[in-house]
Amino acid sequence: MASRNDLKKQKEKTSQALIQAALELCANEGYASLSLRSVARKAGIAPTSFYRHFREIDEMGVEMVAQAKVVLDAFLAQAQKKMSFPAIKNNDAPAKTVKSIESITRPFAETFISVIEKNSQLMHLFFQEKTGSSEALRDAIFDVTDQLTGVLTEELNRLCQENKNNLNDISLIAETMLTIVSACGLEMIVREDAKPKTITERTILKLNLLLQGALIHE
Amino acid sequence: MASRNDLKKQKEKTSQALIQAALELCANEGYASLSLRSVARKAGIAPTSFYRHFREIDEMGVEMVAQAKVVLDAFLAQAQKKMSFPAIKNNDAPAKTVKSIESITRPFAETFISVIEKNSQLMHLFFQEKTGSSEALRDAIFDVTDQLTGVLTEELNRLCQENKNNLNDISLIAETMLTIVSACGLEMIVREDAKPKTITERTILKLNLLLQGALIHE
DNA sequence: TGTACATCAGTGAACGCGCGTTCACTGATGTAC
DNA sequence: TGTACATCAGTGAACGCGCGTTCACTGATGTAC
Repeated sequence: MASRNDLKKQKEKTSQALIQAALELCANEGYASLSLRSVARKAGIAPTSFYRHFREIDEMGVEMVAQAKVVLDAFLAQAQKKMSFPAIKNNDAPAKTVKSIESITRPFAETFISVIEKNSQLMHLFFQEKTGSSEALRDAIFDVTDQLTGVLTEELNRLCQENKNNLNDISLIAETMLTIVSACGLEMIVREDAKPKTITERTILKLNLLLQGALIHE
Repeated sequence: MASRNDLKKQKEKTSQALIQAALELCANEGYASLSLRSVARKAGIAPTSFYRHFREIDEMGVEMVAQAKVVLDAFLAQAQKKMSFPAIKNNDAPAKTVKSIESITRPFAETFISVIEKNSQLMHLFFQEKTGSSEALRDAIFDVTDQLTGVLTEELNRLCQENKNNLNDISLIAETMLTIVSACGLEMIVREDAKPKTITERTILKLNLLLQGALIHE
């Protein structure tokens, strides 16, 4: 017995099929080359039916960004569970300092890379179209990026306070951490010869340098 | 009296007009939305004449990347003239260390931002299409990026040796420096509300953190 | 319970448009003799 | 010097195609009475 709710769910399912079709096309042709007809065709509906779900392609694009936001929020939540920042003393050996810093950077990078691998199409769209040609998408992506940077900044602050470590310019660090991992993530998606393991380790090294540079020795 | 040379120059002029037209269209619509006809129209020639210069759009794209390489090589050459790395002693005050590091990062970032401002369309193309949908362009851009990273790595090595400073992971640093400035550059191009001065200073701070982290105190 | 009406996701025909590509052509210039 | 031929950047007509969008329609389901 179908109800109004069932109908809504059916419509939602078709919308999601459109988005999934769009993601697969994006992976090959890029967002800018999407056409309403190709998306509808891939999703198995008539071109005109597209309008029952979105007024135009960009409206679907913005919805895709919203779904990327969900994935990225989950990424940060998952990373937060694993990150720690053991107390660093002024006379600690460099190796010990690095180890403490890597308690942040390794979970951060590894969680991120794993999220990239599981959601490569969505993440590619997100980080690629940040500077793409659709203003609507750019704006949506910048908003989400700002929020992510904010959350990461808070988390870094919390980690510092927890064990009385000190870092300089925390919001700048958060921004740069995201820049570094997204650059590495994009490289991994786009280069078919990329080895995830190598890229992950190189990413961690880069993040380590950044945090070491920000560490204030009292 | 026209010569064979004059003819070649005339052809070259038209090719450059096509590229210029393509860059202007890219700035609005993005590389993926370029069409042979729109480029020819903007350049003021018949659509069919396009084929006298390039076999397809991507062949022109690759030529555009080659021109970006010229600009970026010039950028590094210019930055090299201005960068220095005064000797850092183990017991130097942090402020003095930062000042020495900033003798690298400030000329580097300021030169880069100035190049971005003067060649925004070419640089946008270069850094945007690094992960774009055309494999030909991606490959060309990755080649150039690798070369740039190599040159910057050598230069950092030279700067270190000059005054007996020590940096860890120099090639990783070179790579990350380029990641950071290109991310900032793209943001500057794409955000109409961006203030070049603010972005430059933030970029320098980010680069400083990175180099501080790589500095080996003996 | 039955009947009349409302809602709404999905459809198929039709439109005008810009696209990439082909083709045979033009006309300016250079080259051979 | 003059003449015949070669080269080649640029042209305009024509093609078939996929595009976004409109429109009136269908048919399944929910709602009112």
